[in-house]
Amino acid sequence: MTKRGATLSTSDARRDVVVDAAIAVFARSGYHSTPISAVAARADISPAYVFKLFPGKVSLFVAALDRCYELVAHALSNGAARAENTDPEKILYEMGGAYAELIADRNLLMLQVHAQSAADTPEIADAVRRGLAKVTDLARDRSGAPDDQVQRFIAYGQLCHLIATLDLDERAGEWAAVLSAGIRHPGKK
Amino acid sequence: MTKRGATLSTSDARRDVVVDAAIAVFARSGYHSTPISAVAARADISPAYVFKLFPGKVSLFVAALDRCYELVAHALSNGAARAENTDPEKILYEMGGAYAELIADRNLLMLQVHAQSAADTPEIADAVRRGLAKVTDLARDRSGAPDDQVQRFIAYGQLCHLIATLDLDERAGEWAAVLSAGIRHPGKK
DNA sequence: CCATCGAGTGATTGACCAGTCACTCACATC
DNA sequence: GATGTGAGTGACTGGTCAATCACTCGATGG
Repeated sequence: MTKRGATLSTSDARRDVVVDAAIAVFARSGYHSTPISAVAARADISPAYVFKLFPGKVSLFVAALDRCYELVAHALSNGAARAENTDPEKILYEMGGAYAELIADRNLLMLQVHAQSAADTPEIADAVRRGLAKVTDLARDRSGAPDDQVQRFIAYGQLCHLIATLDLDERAGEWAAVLSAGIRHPGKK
Repeated sequence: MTKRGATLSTSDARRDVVVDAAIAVFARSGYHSTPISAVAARADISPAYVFKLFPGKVSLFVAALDRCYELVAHALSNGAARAENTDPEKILYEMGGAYAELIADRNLLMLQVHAQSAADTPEIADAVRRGLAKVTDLARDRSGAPDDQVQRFIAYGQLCHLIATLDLDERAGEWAAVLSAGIRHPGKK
């Protein structure tokens, strides 16, 4: 039964809302331990209707992931545009800064971590490769940097994910400082 | 009922066997989507007995993770010993080579990836930090390299995990080559 | 030969969850 | 004001899984 007094919307608009909810919820608890009902609750929707909007759990996760990489690519593009000169190193630096800003709320970052772990599901692995290809190509083409610098850029991105996942930047200890040094991580949440 | 003709072993020996099984099985399907029964089957044990050996699923996973980092630390140590001279860069290089050999079967690598994703469980996050601390300290102390080189060492380790998870080294495409270039990844399986 | 203790299991329980289906309700148009 | 269509839901199902418990069996020592 439709909630009394609720105004109906189009299913396309609803789909967008659900994808946003999915990003937030999957980011917190990962793919396998997040029930569809949690996404539904966040989107203020019944669990059953989620299955009307998406054919299954996997495709919802993939939709969230696609949106995630789209946002990342957009941020990197903005970062590149922000650099004044054409020094590749400088452009990559600006891209890194833009990325750090984007993932300030950690949702997009954690979603990528969870996706990597769930990559034994082929659709998810494909989505990650698709996203990573987009990001890598973007970093290379817009910066004009040589391949090894682009590789380094991605590697330090991965390190950044590790630091954020484990909250290393808020933790005491020589070793944690070694890993976090100079990484432009955002303040938590 | 105990299997007819089976010789009993001590529970400590069994625990070791179960941890080995746990590494293999958790590495394939991750923490949340691996049932205890799968570990039990691999160890040729009843699911019920696993709970006699470990208080719960989490502590079994943590035991597997502890063992994983122990093996990694051991390999790195061997690698460091293998270097003839005392050039820090060269020592780190040997350590990387030793690591690449160790994770040839991908189990220890994937276990780390899954652990990072399951780090919202505090006991698991603690285990990962413990292991990473051990590895970082070892890399720094044994190589004598400056902090930024140690940081780079770990960052490229993370990149290596990403490449292996997504099978990038077997995939066509400019971008995949950019990320995989020069990484000493093992042959699959 | 009997008692004891640790190894190991079968059967069960209680919770949770992906996915389905028949249904109701709001809205637009004629 | 009848009617068709798409938004949205409640109730259910079949399956899975962590955890528990009462039990059996084998070995060891007196």
